[in-house]
Amino acid sequence: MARTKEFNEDQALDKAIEIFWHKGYNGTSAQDLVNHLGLSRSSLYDTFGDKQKLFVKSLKRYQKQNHDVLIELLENAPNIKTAFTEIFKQAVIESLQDRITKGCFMVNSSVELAMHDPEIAKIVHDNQKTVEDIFSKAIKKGQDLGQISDKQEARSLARFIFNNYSGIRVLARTGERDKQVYDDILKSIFALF
Amino acid sequence: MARTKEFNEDQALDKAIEIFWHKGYNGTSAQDLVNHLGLSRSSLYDTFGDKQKLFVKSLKRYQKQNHDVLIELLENAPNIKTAFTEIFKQAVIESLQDRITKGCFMVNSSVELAMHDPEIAKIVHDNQKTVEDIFSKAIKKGQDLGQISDKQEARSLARFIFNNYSGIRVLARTGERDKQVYDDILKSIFALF
DNA sequence: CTGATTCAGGAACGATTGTTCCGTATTTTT
DNA sequence: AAAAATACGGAACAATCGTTCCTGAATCAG
Repeated sequence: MARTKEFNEDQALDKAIEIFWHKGYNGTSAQDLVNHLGLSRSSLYDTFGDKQKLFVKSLKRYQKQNHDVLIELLENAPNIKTAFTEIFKQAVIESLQDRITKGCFMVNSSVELAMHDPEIAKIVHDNQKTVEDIFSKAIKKGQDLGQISDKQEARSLARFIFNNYSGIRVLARTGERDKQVYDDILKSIFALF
Repeated sequence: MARTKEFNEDQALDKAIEIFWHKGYNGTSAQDLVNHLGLSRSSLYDTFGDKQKLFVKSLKRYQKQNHDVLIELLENAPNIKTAFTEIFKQAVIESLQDRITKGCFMVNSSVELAMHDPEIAKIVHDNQKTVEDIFSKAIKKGQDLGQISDKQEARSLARFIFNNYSGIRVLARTGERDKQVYDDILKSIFALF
């Protein structure tokens, strides 16, 4: 019927994730989006509706990407405890090498928007529930295999792990570059495991 | 020389803390400040300079208030471990009863601004260092008194505690109202202690 | 090729942003 | 009492905000 889109919608979304992740929702202007996504205002609004809708779509995409990675890592791991340490080590590496410290897009959005935007609040809560379930399932398996201490309930441990993951991402967002600080935290976390 | 101020500057700052804490920096408009502080635009700008200066002053005041509470609680405590559990229990109580979930003003500001405003970044870093020192000193004392396990170094534990404190405040900010979630996390934290 | 359709670019919108300025009221010092 | 100084309230500022709309180019079906 008509001409085809000159841009890939998913690629544009990934660009949107980048800029929202870096600058936050309120800190990102429509002009920032135009510049960073490399498409015109009209295309942007025609395709995604408005800024809030674009943000929601970006956050959901980010969420899915992260869940897939977590599931992949934990389900195929021969040793669950090792897999968890790898997940954290990876987060530390990212935190240290990130020239522009972005932290975690989900954590950032929780803090900035969850209490002011019900739709974001729902995403954040879904995320907590889902990650908690992924962790919990893996920990249970690890406990059955004798790889993880079963002194603590699996769900309790899962929530604890999630909490420390949030904390580390906040630390990264503050620009902490001292590896020793992260390692100290990890040492304590896995002493319990 | 001239007429006296009709408002108390510290009281105004406390009001500023409230609104910035609730809405964040970018989310709070000049009009919000006028409404909430209850003083005119001119008085506001004459007294505090501009929005950023007011924010910095608010955050510094909040920081000092919190440090004072921590020091007070930890230095006079007969049992250090008990004191830490009380600090966390208090944070949980605040998180649960806060009708408008504000989280922690320092954590919120870290996430929103630390990487975009060097002055805020400095405050956030000072805060980390100071709280870490307060915690570390208390833990060392607790270890000497045999109240806290000395399997882990004091500073390492301090960083771990700080990390979990951040995490819990993020959780509060998301609006989590299930006490069990917080209790699960606390149970794991103090299993290590 | 023609006509229908949808694209991209950018001008333009009203609303809101943070900030400044001015006139008036009020208080203290001389 | 007069004068100097400052707080106050609100109008007004330019800039930027998110969003809409208009124009012309591009691409498809017939």
